[in-house]
Amino acid sequence: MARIKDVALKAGVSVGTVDRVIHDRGKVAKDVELKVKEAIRLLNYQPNLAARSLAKKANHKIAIALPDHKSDEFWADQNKGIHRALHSVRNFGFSGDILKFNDQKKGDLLSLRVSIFNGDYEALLIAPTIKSEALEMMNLCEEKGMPYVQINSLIEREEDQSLGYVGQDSFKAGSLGAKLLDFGTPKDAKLALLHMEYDVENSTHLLAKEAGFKKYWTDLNVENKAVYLQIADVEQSDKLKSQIIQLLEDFPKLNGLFITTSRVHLISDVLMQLGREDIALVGFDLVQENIEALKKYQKLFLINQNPSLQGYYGVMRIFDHFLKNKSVKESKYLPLGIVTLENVDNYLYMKDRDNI
Amino acid sequence: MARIKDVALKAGVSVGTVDRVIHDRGKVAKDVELKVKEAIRLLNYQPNLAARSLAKKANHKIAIALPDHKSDEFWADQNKGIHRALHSVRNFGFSGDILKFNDQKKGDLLSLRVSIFNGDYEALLIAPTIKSEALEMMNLCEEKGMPYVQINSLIEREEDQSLGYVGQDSFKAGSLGAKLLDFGTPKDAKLALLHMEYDVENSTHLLAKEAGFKKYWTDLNVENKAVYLQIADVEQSDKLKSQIIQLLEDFPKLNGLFITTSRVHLISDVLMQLGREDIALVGFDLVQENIEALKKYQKLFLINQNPSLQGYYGVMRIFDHFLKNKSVKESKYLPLGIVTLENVDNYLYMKDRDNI
DNA sequence: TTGGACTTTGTGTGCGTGCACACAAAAATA
DNA sequence: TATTTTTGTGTGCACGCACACAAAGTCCAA
Repeated sequence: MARIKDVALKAGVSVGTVDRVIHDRGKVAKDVELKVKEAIRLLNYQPNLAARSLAKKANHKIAIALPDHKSDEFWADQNKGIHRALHSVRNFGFSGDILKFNDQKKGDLLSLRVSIFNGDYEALLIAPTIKSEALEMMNLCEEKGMPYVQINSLIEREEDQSLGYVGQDSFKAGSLGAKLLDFGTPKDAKLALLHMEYDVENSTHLLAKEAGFKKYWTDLNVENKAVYLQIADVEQSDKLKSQIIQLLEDFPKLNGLFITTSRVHLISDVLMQLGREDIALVGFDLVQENIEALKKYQKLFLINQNPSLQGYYGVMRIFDHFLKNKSVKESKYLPLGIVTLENVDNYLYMKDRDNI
Repeated sequence: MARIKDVALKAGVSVGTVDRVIHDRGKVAKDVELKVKEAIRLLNYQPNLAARSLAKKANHKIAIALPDHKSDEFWADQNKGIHRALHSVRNFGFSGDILKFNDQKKGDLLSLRVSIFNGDYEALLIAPTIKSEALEMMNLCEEKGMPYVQINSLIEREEDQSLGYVGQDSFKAGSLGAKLLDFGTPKDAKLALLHMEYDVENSTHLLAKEAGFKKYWTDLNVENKAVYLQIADVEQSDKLKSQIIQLLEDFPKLNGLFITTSRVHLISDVLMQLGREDIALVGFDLVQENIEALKKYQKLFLINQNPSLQGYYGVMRIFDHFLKNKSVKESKYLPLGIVTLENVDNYLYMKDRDNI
């Protein structure tokens, strides 16, 4: 492994000069610079990250803005991934603080701006679930020259400081749900898509899932395959039940349900009560209730959005930016895992483990 | 972050003594040792891996025994994962050589013993596809005190030097295939399981998959659901075609096929020729031909065994063993990904990327 | 009381890099 | 020509740790 010293020897200069070339600090004669770069190429010099992180005593602090509730377990998993990542870059002089906000409460994300821009932090990892507030936050980052990574939901914008997006592709998740239900129901079956959430309009996720779901059928030139519903009062089980009964009455051929949130377990419970376990179900996220549902309801598939990896890779992008001087701007869409009783164990195992 | 120096100060000893306690080098008075350990606990001292790897100039060399053909692309992916891992531990004084063997040729794995035990290598990463020879190799490791990790296929044994197994759970993969076909076919449909491989007897994978497949049905108390076949001459397409035609004639209600290898694309081709795209297919591995097949054949699902992660985590176990002094013995079963046209892109993306 | 053998403890050096600083040479200005 | 400014280059230290080696302490027999 070539070291700076070797490069210096080969180029006939001192290590200080090589250092200046590597870090583009200027103050190097043009011809010398070329010589050094040639030596670097010839020796295939790669900086030793261990030595680099040891030498720069800098402690990069990262601010992480994460919702504190919603489907709690989902964000808990994000948390885990973030902590795992922070742990593994700890020795390289990185640390981070998770700043929680209530994404059902207007202005709560924005109120974090004071803490985030108080001068301690050098980068921001943000889950921009509230579009308008997140936008303003990112604008502030641009102003102050603070790099940021978006996780979990993507607000498209091309700016200098952006380090891209890490998360799921909700549109494809919708198509995937359609495919599964198509596969698991008779050709002439009717389907339904249910948004089980209060505020669908402001949830870009859910709308993208619906769009992807629709796209699947238009691509196949199938019309009127599904009905689209929103169910708001998810906590009131009797109300939910009567809505489902109504739905089944209205559409006798209904044989598959796509639930765009993690509440699919509520539906599987109702269907079991009604003795309608012939209906295929597809929902999202490996939350505890859904895992229980997998054990009880045969025709259930969950789509895993990999929350813990989102957090993990999000932090890693910031690490790469600062320590490897490698800045990625493109989106990273994590694999949409299809999970059912037979493979859920492996997913749960991975959720809780280190990278070994 | 507490350093050795801080621990030494707190315990009222020198850094040398702390070092001896940390590495259990002996030559420390009992009461002093306890004092130091208490200080470590109080300060929550964690060694700085960057500094550690810099200080020990040791270059740990890893031997990696990998088959050179079989479904080539499968091992190519393993290769990628191994290289990615080696790259990321490069700066910590780790390097490795991939030693290929022909697992269709008796004695070829064993012939690697000379290179592997020539004294250069400190650990072995092995894909024990040939049971008897791999066993002997691992016995040699035990004798010489060389730690080893098994990937891709597991030969159960409890020994000192073992650092466990990283790979798929073939039994569960079989159950998963059954579940998918159950979901995608009518209740009274007949299924078939096809081994498309010459030497099924010696392929522990395939047998485990078959067992898992069967288990699914016995758990549901369903009898005679499937027929079990081996197709040897997979390269002769006309012969294959006639076998499929025969199969469809023998079992008119046949509506789903489970192929235990990566050759499912051959079957989808035949079925398209026969105009029988109503038949559900489940096969293995994201090899190029299968990915093409996904685009053409609607009712096809692939089970991904994560070859590149197997290699990656395999190397990481060795890294953790030497640098973190953390030795894991338990098996790590990677998630069995269900892949179809709608989510294949994400899987392919991950296959080729770094961890950012 | 001294010397030797052994045990326990402390000190110093180097790993590869980043960065501050010293210094020399060249260029600009007085 | 003398002085200042700019540009280019080299040197030395620190980062936290492992490890070799030196030093100090302990014990006991002569």
